This record gives sequence, C-alpha cells and structure tokens, in this order.
Amino acid sequence: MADNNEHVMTIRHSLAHLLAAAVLQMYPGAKNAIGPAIDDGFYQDFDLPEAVSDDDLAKIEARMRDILKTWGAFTRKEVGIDEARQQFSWNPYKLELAEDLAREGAQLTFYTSGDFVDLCRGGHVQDAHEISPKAFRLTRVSGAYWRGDQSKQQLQRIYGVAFETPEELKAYLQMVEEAKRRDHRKLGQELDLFTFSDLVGAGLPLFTPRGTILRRQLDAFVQGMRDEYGYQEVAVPHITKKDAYIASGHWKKFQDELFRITTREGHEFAMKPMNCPHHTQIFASRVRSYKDMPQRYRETTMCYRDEQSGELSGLSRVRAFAQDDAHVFCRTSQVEEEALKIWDIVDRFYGTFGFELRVRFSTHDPAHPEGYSGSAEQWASTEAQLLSIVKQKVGDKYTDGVGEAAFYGPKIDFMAKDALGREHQVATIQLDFNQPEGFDLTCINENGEKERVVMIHAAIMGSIERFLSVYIEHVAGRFPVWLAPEQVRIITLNQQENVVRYADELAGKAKLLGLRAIVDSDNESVGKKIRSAELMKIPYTVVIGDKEIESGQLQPRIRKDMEVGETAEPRTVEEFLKTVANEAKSRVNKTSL
RNA sequence: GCCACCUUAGCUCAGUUGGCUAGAGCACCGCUUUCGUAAAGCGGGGGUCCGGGGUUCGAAUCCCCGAGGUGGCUCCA
Repeated sequence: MADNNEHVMTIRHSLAHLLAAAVLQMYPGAKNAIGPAIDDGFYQDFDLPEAVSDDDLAKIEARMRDILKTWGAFTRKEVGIDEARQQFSWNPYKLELAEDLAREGAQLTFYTSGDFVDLCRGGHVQDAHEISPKAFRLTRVSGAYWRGDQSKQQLQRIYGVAFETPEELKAYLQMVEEAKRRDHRKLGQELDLFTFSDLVGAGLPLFTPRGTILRRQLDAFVQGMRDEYGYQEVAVPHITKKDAYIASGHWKKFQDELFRITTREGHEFAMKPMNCPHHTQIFASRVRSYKDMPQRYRETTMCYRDEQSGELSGLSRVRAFAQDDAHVFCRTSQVEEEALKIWDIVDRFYGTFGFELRVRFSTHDPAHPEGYSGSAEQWASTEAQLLSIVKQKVGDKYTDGVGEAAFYGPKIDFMAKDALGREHQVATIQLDFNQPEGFDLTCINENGEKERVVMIHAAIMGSIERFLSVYIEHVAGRFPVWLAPEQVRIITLNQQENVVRYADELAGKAKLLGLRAIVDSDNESVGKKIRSAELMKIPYTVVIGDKEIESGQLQPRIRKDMEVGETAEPRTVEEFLKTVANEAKSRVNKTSL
C-alpha cells in the first residue's frame, strides 16, 4: 500500500504547498505550519480563525485546482535568517522553524510556486504540470499539536491522498471501500462476535458465545505450541499492591494509566496492567538452581489499562484485554536459545494465517535517557545480544526502531502485513535486565554463587483482542474451519418430523467428532435459510430432506471465498463429516471438499 | 485528554425552514404455507428521538453541560 517512489512523494509534497496556498487565500488570517508528504498522500497544518469541517473540503479542493492551473516551476532561493524573519513576520510557526534551523546552522531556503512562497527544504516536482488535477483528493480534517507536543497549541490538519495518475487514486479509494467492508467493528456486530455496552463502559469489549469460541481456539493454538517448548501454565490474581509496580519501575512511568483501588483499610492496589511483576514473584518463591533454568511461565489473562478515551477504538485499543503472555527467566547464556524458540512460535503462528512478517529491532533512544531504566552499558550489551539474534535470523532484513524499546529493555517487534497490504504490530520478544534487578531475581550457579537472571517477555498475539481486530479484517470475517464459531449449518427442507429428527442426528454425529454444528429447522424457505448461513459466513451448509434421508448422501454448500465451487458433489454423511473434522484438526486455511 | 464531526426501534437508515398520535426495510413474535441451495405471504409487538438542563406558545430539529461513537493528534509497559 505504501507507495514511496520518489516522484510521487514530490507530487504529494507539492500538493501540501498547493493546499496551503488555497487555504491562505480562502481564510484571511490563516497561518500555515508544516506540510509533508506521507504514505498515500500529504497533510498541511494550519492555525485558522475558524474551524474547517469536512463539508468545506470540496471548496478548498476546487480552489486548489484553480490555483494549480496558474502554477509553473518551483523555484528555489537560498536566504538568510533576516530575510526569513521579514518574509514570515506574520507567521509565528514559520518564524520558529526558521530560527531553529538558523541556530542549527542549516541553510534556509524559500520555494516559490505561482505567488506562494514557503520556507521549505525542498522535495517538490520540477513543474506543477506534473501534478494531475484528478489524482488527488482532500479526505479529512483533524486536530494536531504544533510540533507534536500535547502542551502546545492545537492546529487544524487537513489530509489529502494523492497519486501520479487518476487510476491509482481510484484503486486507492476502492481499497478504502474494501477496508470499510472488512472493518472488524462492523463484522463483529454482523457475525455476532462481540459487543460494547454503555453501562459497562467504553473500551470494555464483551464477547458473545461465537466470539468466545474464536478466542479459545486462538489461545489454545498459541499456548499449545508453548507447551511443546517447555512452558508451564501459571495463574495470578488481577489486582496487586502498588509496591509491585514500584519495584518493577512501572509505577514511575505508568501510574496515571493504572486503574487504582483503595481498600477499606486504606491500602492502595491496582488492577494489573501487565503480568511480569506477578510472574517474578512465582520465580522468586524459592531458591532456583542453575539446573532448573530456564523457568518458562505462560498465562493468558486479562490486563487493565486506563487508556485515554480518545485512543479507544474497537478491539484495536481497549481498556481490558487478554494477553497471551509468557515470561522466561533464564541465564544470560540461555537468552539466544530461548529467543529463537519464541521466534519459532511466532513464525508458526503467523505462517498459519498467511501473514507476511517484517521485523523491527526496537532500541532505546540515547538522546532521551530519562525515559529508560538501567545504565548505558547494560543497554549496549543487551541490544548487541538481541541484534545478533535478529541478524542470525533475518540477516539485514529488519528495520531499526530507535526509541521504540520498552523502558526496561530492547525488543524485537513483528509487524504483520494483512490481505490489504496494511501493516500491524503484533508479536514481540523483549529482553529485560531491569526487572530482575528490581525484584532481585537470581539463580545459584555452578560455583554456588547468586547469579542475576534475565527475563524475556513474549506475547505472540500481543493481545487476543488486537490480534482479532487484525485477523477479522485480514480474512474479512471468513474464518477457516478450525476457527469458525459455527462450522456446519444443517438446514431442514421442511418441518416434517422425520426430517428434523435426521438433522438433529446429523448434528449429534458432528458434535461427537468435535465439530460445531447447528440445525436450522425454522419455518422459512430453504433459500432464506441458505442466505442466512451465507451472511454468517459459515463454511459448510447442508440441506436435509427426504432425498438425503433415503440416499444417505449430502450435497454440501461451501462458502464462496474458499476458492472452491459453490456446491460440491454429493458424498456420504460419513465422508463429509470426516473431511470437515480433518480440516478442523489440521488448521488448514482452505476447504478440501 | 485535545480538535472536528456524529448519536432517531435489536440492526441499517428516512424524518422539509422548530408545528398533528415519530416512519421504513431487516431482525423479533404469531398465523398461513411445508418449500430443494442467497430473501414465501399476512398480521403484530417494539422508541425517554443518547442523558440532563435551557430558549420557545411549541424542540428529534436551536443553545449549554455530560455520556458514547468516528477520524486524527498525543500516548501505548
């Protein structure tokens, strides 16, 4: 999706200038701030005397097209700070940028197109005629803080999308439409997977029976793999004294985001926002020999974070979520082997769903040491250790995420590319040398000495909610048989007693094979019941009438996406059930009938 | 939390510039029908027009406060 070829980026950046020119003409007193090219388009920030709404975008767009006709080449001019001060005396944002750049010793440049002059470092098209007036569109307005700083003035940001050709714009808009059709919030409602209640609260999803089946299946898959690698399940309470978070270091950084509880005796507790402190105390509950290392704990459990209301969104960002969490307590010498095992699980898990993974090596930001615990030496050594694992695994096919580390250590983050080409951060492997110190975690080594251990945090799905939000959209709600909340819909042709009885018996046989089958014996036409099963995206539908009872053969209808014909050849009941049961067991993505 | 926009039945949405007992389709319930692979017919129930306050002879409609949602910003252990 991200189209980053250089020419289109110059088009986008030039359009930001054009947008600024249009808005400055239309809104006297308007001041433009920054306006870069971004994936898919561009934006421009403004300080405006009045609020722009979505309805105004068409007018602004029309003005942009008018101005575009009058523009020719973009001309560059090197200027000194005094000239910049003079030119932008009306615009405090440009002035601030100019002063900062001058202080850094950078060469200031003006770019002029038509009669619009902007302080800018460049990256425009040579000539404005390279911009197709039919290949861009303004899409939305939003608020944005000056210089991305919450404490500073909020500006109005206008976003646009832009491409080299109108055809590319059209394809992009179609992709956006497709994304709307697949929106997990919409599908969650339509497929009866989860819901929200104003009484329960924002950001607190409630999973229906169907949605809960999905959660269970996914979780069993992840945790089953962990068991293969020697993990042991643990269980902990969902509240803790605040002391645990003071020791872990979380209190300092995240105390505002905790749901706090004061007991009747005045003690301060918090709903757990993560599980590491609890798990450390299981590790610390007895003296550990080096022979017992590593200790690998796994647990799928709810966490609670008091996120800002404006950040909540469907299942992507919630206040209560289930982490498929695991912590490995190991010796420094065991880190590599353990991390590679986790990486295996990540590969197996995402490979099953057809996600392509990209790796990000997330390190601390040396420019802002205040955001991290631990010494510079410790960061250097853990980052080196993690980097060697990354290189061993993917060579140089990873991206650097400077400043993306957790406060307690560096991470390997995995980004999954979905069916529409969008990337989402999913799994993570985190190396933590700080909490073992905070909780004084040790094992006794070969020399009888206490040895500091290392913690590895690893979530495969991240959270079940977030993974579901990505996955529902990835498959557009068409779950493979092993995940489908309802795998087989058994429709009765009519309501004759023998037909309904046969359908119920078939459902019974399916259940004995571990399948999820539901009988629809409503007093509705067959067509209506078929339609209903299709809308619920149920993988297999069979119709039962006298013909099936006499022949013992079924003619299954198969959900369309499975790249198989709509209606399969007839086969015996036993054959059909065996095939479906095998698919469910083997976690294949496609039907095999 | 901040900016903009939005909220009418379980769902999707109509509802003229403020003016009758607030509507439709689907869903749900009942009756008729007993049907062959994407919607059978008829009837019925269901609303504190998100909540509270205000303006007005009169508010779903205008104003204020709050809740929830959407798109961004900020944040994300």
